[in-house]
Amino acid sequence: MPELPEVETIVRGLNQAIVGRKIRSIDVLVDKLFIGNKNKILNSKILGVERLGKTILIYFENKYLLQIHLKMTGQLIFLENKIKNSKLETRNSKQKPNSNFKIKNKIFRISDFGFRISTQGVVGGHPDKKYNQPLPHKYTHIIINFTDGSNLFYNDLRKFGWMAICQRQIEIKDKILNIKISDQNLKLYQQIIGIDALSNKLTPKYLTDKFKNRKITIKQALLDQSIISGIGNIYSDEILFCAKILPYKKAGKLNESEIKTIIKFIPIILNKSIDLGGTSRSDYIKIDGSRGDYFNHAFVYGRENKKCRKCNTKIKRIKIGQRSSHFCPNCQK
DNA sequence: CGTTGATCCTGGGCGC
DNA sequence: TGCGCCCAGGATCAAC
Repeated sequence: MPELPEVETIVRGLNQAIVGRKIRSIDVLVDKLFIGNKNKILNSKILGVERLGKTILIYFENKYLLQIHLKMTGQLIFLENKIKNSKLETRNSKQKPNSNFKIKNKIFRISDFGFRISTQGVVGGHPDKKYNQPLPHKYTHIIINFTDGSNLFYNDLRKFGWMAICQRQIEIKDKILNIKISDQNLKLYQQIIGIDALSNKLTPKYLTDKFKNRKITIKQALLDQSIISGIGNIYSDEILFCAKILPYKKAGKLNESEIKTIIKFIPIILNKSIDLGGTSRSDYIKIDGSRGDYFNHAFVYGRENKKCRKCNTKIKRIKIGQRSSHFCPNCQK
């Protein structure tokens, strides 16, 4: 679901919300989504939260870290201890603190969470019915319980996302991240991650080199996280629109000027979206439940058959690889 | 090695 | 309120 601006928005929210806290316990309701030994990070102070491409890294004082990838439909929702918030308490007053409820065969007591938390109590909640219900709910797969009674809920409709406990001594070179997952007999878990889309190391020379002789389209190249990390389906369309380049043009055939233009617009588009809190279309919301506003400003993404904001031509949508690609057939060459 | 397509999941929406 | 199909902010993995 989230691309760099959405992940960055979440990371900023987490830095506000969870730094300095300690985790008391973690409820893993769907085993396959949690890799490693969760006990490693219990009762250790959270030092900070970072982003690498679309991956979230939560650092702990004891040298371990929690890596999170939200994939398509992952959500992180942070909620303070409800006891402190009388409005939420009142809103859910129908539920008695001692009553039980069941999520995926696991029994919880209302009192485990003070009261069950309604997302309606959080900045308007989610417009989609399936999410607009008390937490934890059907799509909650992991619950992180902090020592002070606050909770971080991981929801994921499609269950593509994951969390992993990692050792701290990760070597972060320019583009390669070697992570040892402590739990699986130090099995080497290697992720190849390209230069971050907002890094100043992203230069025309680097891209020219990466695109050389490649037969894939520029759309696919922008989606390749081993070249640039952080760009996904929305922003690749938006960047190519601004750069006036057709998405199906071969990456290897771009000239120097086109590559420079792409590099120029990457931070412009991504930072604009970060300023707007990202793109909330169906699933993504911020950690307080509120929505990002970039979609209302999109040039082409999700605007098939609508008029181009610059020339009024109908926006087209085609398939490239297995992804939808939106573009203006007049503006983009 | 580079490229393509199937695959992990669940739900919404559309046509019939 | 059925069935079949396509669609969805992602990214592996097998097969050519």
